[in-house]
Amino acid sequence: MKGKATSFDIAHYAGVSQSTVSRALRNSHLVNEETRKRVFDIAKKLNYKVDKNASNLRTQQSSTLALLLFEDPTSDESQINPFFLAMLGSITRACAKEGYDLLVSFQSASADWQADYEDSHRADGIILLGYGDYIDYQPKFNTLLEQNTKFVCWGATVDNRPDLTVCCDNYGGGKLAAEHFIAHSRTDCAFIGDASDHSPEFFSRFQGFKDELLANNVKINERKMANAISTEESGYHATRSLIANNIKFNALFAASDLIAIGAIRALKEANINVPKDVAVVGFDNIAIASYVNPPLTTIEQNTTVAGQMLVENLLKLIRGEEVQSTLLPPVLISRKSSS
Amino acid sequence: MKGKATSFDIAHYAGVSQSTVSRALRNSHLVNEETRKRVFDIAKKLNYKVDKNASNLRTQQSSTLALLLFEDPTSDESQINPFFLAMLGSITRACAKEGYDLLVSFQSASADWQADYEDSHRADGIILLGYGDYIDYQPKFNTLLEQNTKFVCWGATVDNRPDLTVCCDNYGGGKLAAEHFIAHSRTDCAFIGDASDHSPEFFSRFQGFKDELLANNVKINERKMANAISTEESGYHATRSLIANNIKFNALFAASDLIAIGAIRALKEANINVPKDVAVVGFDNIAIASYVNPPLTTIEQNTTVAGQMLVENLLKLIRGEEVQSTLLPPVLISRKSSS
DNA sequence: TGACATTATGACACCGGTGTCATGAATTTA
DNA sequence: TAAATTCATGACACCGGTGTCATAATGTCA
Repeated sequence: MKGKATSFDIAHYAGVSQSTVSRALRNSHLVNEETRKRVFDIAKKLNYKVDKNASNLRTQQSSTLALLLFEDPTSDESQINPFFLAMLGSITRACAKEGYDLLVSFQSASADWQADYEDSHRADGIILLGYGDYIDYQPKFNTLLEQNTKFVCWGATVDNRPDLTVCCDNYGGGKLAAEHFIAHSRTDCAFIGDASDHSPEFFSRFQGFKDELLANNVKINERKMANAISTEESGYHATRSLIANNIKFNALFAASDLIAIGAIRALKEANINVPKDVAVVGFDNIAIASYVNPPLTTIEQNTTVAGQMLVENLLKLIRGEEVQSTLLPPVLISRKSSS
Repeated sequence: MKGKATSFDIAHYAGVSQSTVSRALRNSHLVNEETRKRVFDIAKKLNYKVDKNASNLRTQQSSTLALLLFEDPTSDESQINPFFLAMLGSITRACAKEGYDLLVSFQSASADWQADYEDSHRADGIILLGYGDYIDYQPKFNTLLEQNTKFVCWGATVDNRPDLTVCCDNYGGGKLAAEHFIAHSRTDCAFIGDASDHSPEFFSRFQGFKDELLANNVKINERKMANAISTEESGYHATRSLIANNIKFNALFAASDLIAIGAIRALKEANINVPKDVAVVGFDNIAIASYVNPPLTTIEQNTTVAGQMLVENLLKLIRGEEVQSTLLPPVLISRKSSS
């Protein structure tokens, strides 16, 4: 047999029409049990597989989701934030469980990205996954909404459509970090991340942190804050600049684990002991966190659940069902870096 | 406009036939420049995107590659080996660069997996990525070969088809580790991994290690070897069992970084100092390696190049071009764990 | 000016399935 | 026994593009 077998080949061998083959293979009740069996056997023997292109074309759906991963444009090209990799893993699994395939694509956040997987019928819906600078995306979101493209996103909020967002309760996570410091009597706090609203996730984490401190009559000094994007390098340099300016603190909340790891490196270099002199808490609980020295206390985002929720919500949107806005509860994982 | 625009819609607005639209959009030289421009403008205005299903169906190709990731069935469900995640990242990038989409799918290595992406015309070719137990795959490989499915794989060798494999020079990598120990006068060596031929990559690493030691008149004692799969847990337990049996050594070569990290944990627990009492060398150079305590000396596999080679070779196969077997050179990254 | 090449376009079959409608046989009901 | 119902199947249009062939208009050359 040259080329791949088609349903016509099966029809020929089974002595029935192609229509019947198609029905039989999809277990239609309109097909005689005996015929069905015969068709299945032949299909197996010919190693027949339904042509997805033909099938999708006719049914106008694809059983495929697309994942667009936005990277911090400034981060090292060859490295991907491990948090996203973990998300990617859980999203892949969730898709598989639901019988959907997953198309993965990396996009530079700054580039003129186009989510045309759905337009070109490659995918039934899109998952947007990114960390920073979502603020620039709103026009894109509007385009997607106008075209009635089904999508969900991680972290970013879409104007008037909270249901399209799945994210960790960043505000609550920030509060957890503050509570933790208060409980350990570390009230001279520094924050490294981005407290502007360019990065809504980091912003919320800072807000929660600040508010919980205030609720305990602790005020965070603006001079003890430094900007950083979510890389080890960035965390390192931000912390160094604090140290260089002779800023003192005994607790440091980093907006992400990578930042925290960079911060610890800077502190060590300056002979500042962690946790004795400075307690450090990160955010994400990436795999590395438990292996660094000292092991990093952090606010966990459950990537397994997050991936599932993204997929589940997207499928609901595709099916036209109602979706609730989804906030995942953060959990503090206490390790050596803060006690 | 309800629903998505088709080429007929454009044809209608442009006052030409659908054939001409199709040609214009694909920049056929058979179309008048003015017509082409008009068609493009209208397409843009209608946010038209070629329906990939229709296009793929007609042309019988998909501009898509599929990646099958095989996990060690025994490893923790929620965690993916960071080395594979890094590979996934680089493969994604390489695909994007070549204008191909990437379908990602996780498979349990033990399961009765079927690489039917290609059969169902979802993908033009398949990349197989796994770590262990490839030995069971040979029958599957044969099936793929029989069906003339285009595929390449990482690490595993396919009988009589060396061109289908891309992998690191594991044997050479093993030699590097041995050289390193010899140079530091650590000749009482242990090995943790799988020295059987079930795991061809680990096996080669061990062979290179052993041979280079022999070339320096050092013999490795079989009692100083323990089996482990590529997880931290497994490395930890294997090392513990060596220690429990009171086996002494001053150098340890682990078949992967995760194993090495587990080994270091076990050594620390037993109050054995790394690197003073035991020098440790791993394999892979995963991101975590530089953050553990002490930072891990390891044999780097360049995942960026590896991903590119896998994609490039697969595309060559698809285009019917000749492909050479590809061995990537390993590099020793020296850190604190071994000096 | 007639023969021929070039250019731009339309008509139409085709890719391989899915869904609808028509049809004939077997079975049940009146 | 005729009419109604159920069951199993075939014929056929259709999804939205692509590629081939035919055709008409224009330009070129002897």
